[in-house]
Amino acid sequence: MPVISAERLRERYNSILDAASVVFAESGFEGASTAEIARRAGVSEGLIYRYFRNKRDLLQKVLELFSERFAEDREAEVLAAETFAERLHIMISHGLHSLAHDSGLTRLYISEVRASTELQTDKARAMTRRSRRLWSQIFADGRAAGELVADADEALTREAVWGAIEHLAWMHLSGRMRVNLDQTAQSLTRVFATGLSVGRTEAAPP
Amino acid sequence: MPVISAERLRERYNSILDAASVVFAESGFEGASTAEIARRAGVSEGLIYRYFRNKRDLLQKVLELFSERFAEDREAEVLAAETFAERLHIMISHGLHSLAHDSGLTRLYISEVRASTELQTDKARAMTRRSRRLWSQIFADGRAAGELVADADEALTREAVWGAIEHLAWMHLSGRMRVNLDQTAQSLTRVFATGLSVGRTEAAPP
Amino acid sequence: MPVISAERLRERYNSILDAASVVFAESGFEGASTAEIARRAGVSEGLIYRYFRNKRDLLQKVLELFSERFAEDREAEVLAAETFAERLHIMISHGLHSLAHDSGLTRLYISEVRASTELQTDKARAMTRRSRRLWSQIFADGRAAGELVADADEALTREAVWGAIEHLAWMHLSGRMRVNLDQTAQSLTRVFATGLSVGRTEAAPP
Amino acid sequence: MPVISAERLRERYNSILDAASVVFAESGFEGASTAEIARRAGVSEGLIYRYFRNKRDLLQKVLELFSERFAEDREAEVLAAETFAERLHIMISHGLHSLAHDSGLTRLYISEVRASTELQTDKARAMTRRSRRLWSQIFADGRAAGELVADADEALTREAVWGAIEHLAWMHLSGRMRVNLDQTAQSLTRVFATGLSVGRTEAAPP
DNA sequence: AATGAATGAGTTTTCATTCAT
DNA sequence: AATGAATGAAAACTCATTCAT
Repeated sequence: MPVISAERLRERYNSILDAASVVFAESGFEGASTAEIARRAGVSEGLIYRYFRNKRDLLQKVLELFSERFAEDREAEVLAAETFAERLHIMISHGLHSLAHDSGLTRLYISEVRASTELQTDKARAMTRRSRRLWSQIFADGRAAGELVADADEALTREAVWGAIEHLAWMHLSGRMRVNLDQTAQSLTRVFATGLSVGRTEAAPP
Repeated sequence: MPVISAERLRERYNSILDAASVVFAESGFEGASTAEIARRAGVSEGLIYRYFRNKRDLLQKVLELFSERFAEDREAEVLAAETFAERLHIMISHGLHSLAHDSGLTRLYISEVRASTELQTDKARAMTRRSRRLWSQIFADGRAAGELVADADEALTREAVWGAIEHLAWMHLSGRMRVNLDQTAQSLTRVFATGLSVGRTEAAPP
Repeated sequence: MPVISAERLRERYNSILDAASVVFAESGFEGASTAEIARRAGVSEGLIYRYFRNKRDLLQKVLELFSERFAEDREAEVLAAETFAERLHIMISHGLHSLAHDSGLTRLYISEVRASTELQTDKARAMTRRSRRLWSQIFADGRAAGELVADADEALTREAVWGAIEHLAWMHLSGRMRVNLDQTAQSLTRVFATGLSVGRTEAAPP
Repeated sequence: MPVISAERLRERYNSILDAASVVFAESGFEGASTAEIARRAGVSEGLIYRYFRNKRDLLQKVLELFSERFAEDREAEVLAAETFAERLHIMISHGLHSLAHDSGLTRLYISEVRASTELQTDKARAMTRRSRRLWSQIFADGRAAGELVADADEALTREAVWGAIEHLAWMHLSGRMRVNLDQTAQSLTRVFATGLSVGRTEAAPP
């Protein structure tokens, strides 16, 4: 028999999480203070520690949320497309737009997640697994349709594409390069799709 | 009549720089403490401030050294190669090996340099310019030789390649993916080289 | 529902302020350490910074309190007196006693407030203005009553009297001179009152 | 048999003392750094400690020099004057001008000497004694000439005059009051001289 | 005699976390 | 359940002083 309703509990939790998202995005992990997060969430500093183990745990949850939002809906759209190139285009375009959309959290993600392995939570790992499964599907279908060369490397492609997207989004966000997202997605797709489909194909046609 | 020899002075400087490299690499900039750096360098904390203006300056010098080591010698080797694909291969291979070689500093570089623009010193900017010039040369020669499609985008390629390399190196270092560096360099080169050369070519042959 | 009562809050504030008064008085601003102040106040060092913005703010508050105590009640008493000499006597006597009463703070006031202009807060300036207005009143009335010579200089008198008081109080406090405060006030008053009233008078009587 | 000539020794000593004067005057005692003093004196930091026990000793010597310069020559001039009023005028005028002349050291003197008793060196005490003797002479002669009232208090006058001068000089230097030094000296002299001479005189005339 | 590299104690200030209320 | 006052352990940086050269 909880003293406050589950509803209210959820609300509190979310308001802290949201406030933390904003503050972390603005100031980074070290730069953010729990006092500021509490202020923005409209709760006391002490309450944060009833909902989250500590500041680092709060960061983890913020990043998990970010990852989730990132992955959302992508699958259905990807699988609806027919050719390998189209699917790749959706993956790239989606990635670029998602990262570019939430600059603060992308920066946070880049500087914090990469830097430490502690942030690899179960949930984060589950997200990764799901993403990999999607890539596997895309590759399997591509191979079956004869759209890929024999030595197309799934893991390499997956990570290379992600690295390219991430870096380009970062260049865009940091203002160091003017990036037209749609055009960039198209060009990048063309390069990878062509690069992966031209040459010795998987199953030699008779 | 100097109190200690220039030799010994240089030694001290380097021992602090080396210790900082290690500690920064381990804990990141914010996470590293000057006390720890001093301890590892075997000097007093105060001495750090005789050789470096402040902690940030120390970071800067560490990263400059890293960048310098990275850029070293690449040019001559690249320009000695003849085809676009060969040159691209050198760029990629060199990048992968360099980053993979110094795990801690690569992480530091990724999380710190990207995150802030203050670290863009003159020296760093000069390095970037030089690198871009090399890429321009590679593209110009490739175009002249008809090795590139009409719409091959230099900036996009440059950053996409770098992003891919960086991320792959990172996956390798963090142990999250087993990466054979040489093979990866070859595969990645093949994808990009093919992707950039197949399709409408620059100058249509008669 | 406040965590501690307003009473207790006030108490803490005052205990820090009091401790600071003592420590500043003993060692001056630079010589005082926040650690020592915290120790004497029986609180943690961090708590000081919840009640005061920083060390300098603490000094300011200490000096404001001192100034306030100094100015208190003087006006009514002064204006109740009738002759210029009587009023001057009250000003001098009050000043000497006030300064002599709180040795440490007088020293602090002399060495810190005088030395810097940053300590001239709004409150301090208001106090100065009020004091000057009182002097103006005393002079205006004295002139009207024909008690002052034509060239009696208000600003000069005000500052000379203050300088004399301050220095005498200081000699007394530092033990370098044995000063009977009441007798000194009388003598000083006599010198100034006579000096300002004898000679060409303001309005020549018929 | 000294390794360097006494001449050179003296020179070094003075150059350090002069540099310290300037730096202390500019930045106060705590604000001044021995490094800066050494730099300005054109010597190494270590050398300071061969000529002076420590930083505080250096301050002491600087202030002694200041006091000496202050007292210099005054006596002859004072004793050459004939009346009490003239002599008082010289004391006041000399004091005002001297203090106003060297703003930095005056500020240093005010904030440091008053604040601590450690700075009362033998030399400083000797200077005080000499000054007091001069005042005694002035008073004795004034009394003998019937220029002073019976209860004219020597110590009180001496300190009151000094306090007034010091404060006025300070108001002048700090820019908080526009002070015409000559005119101020005259007015102040008139007030004190009149105040001390009018009333019951020492020896009642028949 | 002179140097200046090196020290290390000391400074103010911040802030995640705890716990009495 | 919620508060926010209180803590105390850091942190980066400074500088008078020493001492090997």
